[in-house]
Amino acid sequence: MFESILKLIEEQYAPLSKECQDELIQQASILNKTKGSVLIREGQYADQVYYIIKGCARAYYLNDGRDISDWFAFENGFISSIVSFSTGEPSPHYVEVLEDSMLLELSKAQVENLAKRYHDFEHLMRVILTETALQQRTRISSILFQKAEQRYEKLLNIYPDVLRRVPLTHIASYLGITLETLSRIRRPHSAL
Amino acid sequence: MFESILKLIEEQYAPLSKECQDELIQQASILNKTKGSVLIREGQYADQVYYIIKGCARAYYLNDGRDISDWFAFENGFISSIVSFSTGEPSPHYVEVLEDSMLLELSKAQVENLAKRYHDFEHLMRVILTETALQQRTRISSILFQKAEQRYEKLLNIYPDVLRRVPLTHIASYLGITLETLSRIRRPHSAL
DNA sequence: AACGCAATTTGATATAGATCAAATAGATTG
DNA sequence: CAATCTATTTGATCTATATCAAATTGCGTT
Repeated sequence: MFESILKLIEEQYAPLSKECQDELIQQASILNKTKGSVLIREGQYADQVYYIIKGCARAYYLNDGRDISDWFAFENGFISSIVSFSTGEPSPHYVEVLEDSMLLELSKAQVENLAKRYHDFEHLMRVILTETALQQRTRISSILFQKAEQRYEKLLNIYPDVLRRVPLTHIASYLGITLETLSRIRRPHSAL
Repeated sequence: MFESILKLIEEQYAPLSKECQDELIQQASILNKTKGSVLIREGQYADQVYYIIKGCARAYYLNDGRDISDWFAFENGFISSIVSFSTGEPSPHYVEVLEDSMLLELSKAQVENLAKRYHDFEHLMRVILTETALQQRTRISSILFQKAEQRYEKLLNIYPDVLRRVPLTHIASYLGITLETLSRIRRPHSAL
């Protein structure tokens, strides 16, 4: 089981030496969480990062009392409160599991320890952050220049099963539109 | 001179071992560029990253023919075509110098070579990317939820001298608003 | 299958900021 | 210092999407 996880990580991100793999396995906890479980709450010093073995999760924050999804993670993806994890500040995010899920959990101390001791783990971190930065760039220009409908369609291309796994409200707030607008977008899809 | 640069990098980002410092100095080129010089053009395989010793630069792309600023870098900051540098794809960005500037240039090959040979350089890369990701996160929620005026004021807080160094058009496109809107925002600033 | 709650859709109206066009102010140059 | 060019401001109008409110659909429970 660990083998297959490590293989997926290697394929998607970067390879790890045998020793590093062993230590990673030894350090990480495996969590099983039921749909709706909250992994991180706003205000917490949230120094965990999660790797999704099975299931999915989202990070969200409250803006003016409204629930705004900021990040989704599916199988073979990572999720954390990036702010709290990186800076040690209290988390502006909640992180919750959207399906019954199986996760790997590492604390910041464990991550930093692995990164310090294993050059290839440090590299893995860099690769993950590079991907994050690239994805955010795309999201910025998408929000600035694409219409709600184009953003929605693009999301469906990238995550074809997102509709089956994530409620529309969360998709809407991630896209930066209201639920009502998303609803209006979806209807005329097949019109004509 | 190199000492002071390395000290600044260490203070802002992460320390480097003596050997790594030596090699970095040996590998990097020092460029002097006059205001308006283009470092990277759209479509190029742009595998350079620049550290700003003195001056400033911006990365921008064309959206529907319009010049959109995507990133500014000032003294002690880094700039590249993050997409091309990270993925090897042709650059969607131009990178240009906004003032007469002195820069350190490293190619991707040099960066990867240093990162491979020096654990602490790999760590430095991670730190830079973490900062980038955090900054982009802030920008996303800023674009989604703050009014043009709030975004403008926030930018002035972070870069108090940005107005003296960067033309308003570029500030406007970075904020995701038109030049006209920026102009309207600026005027009533002192109006009771 | 009817009940109750949550998710989604529909409708009417309001608004920040875009767009296009023109005027003005500031710089730069011969 | 007039001439030209560029940056900025001002004005009038338009539009995508928000907001608020209400109707409807879908679903999990008994």
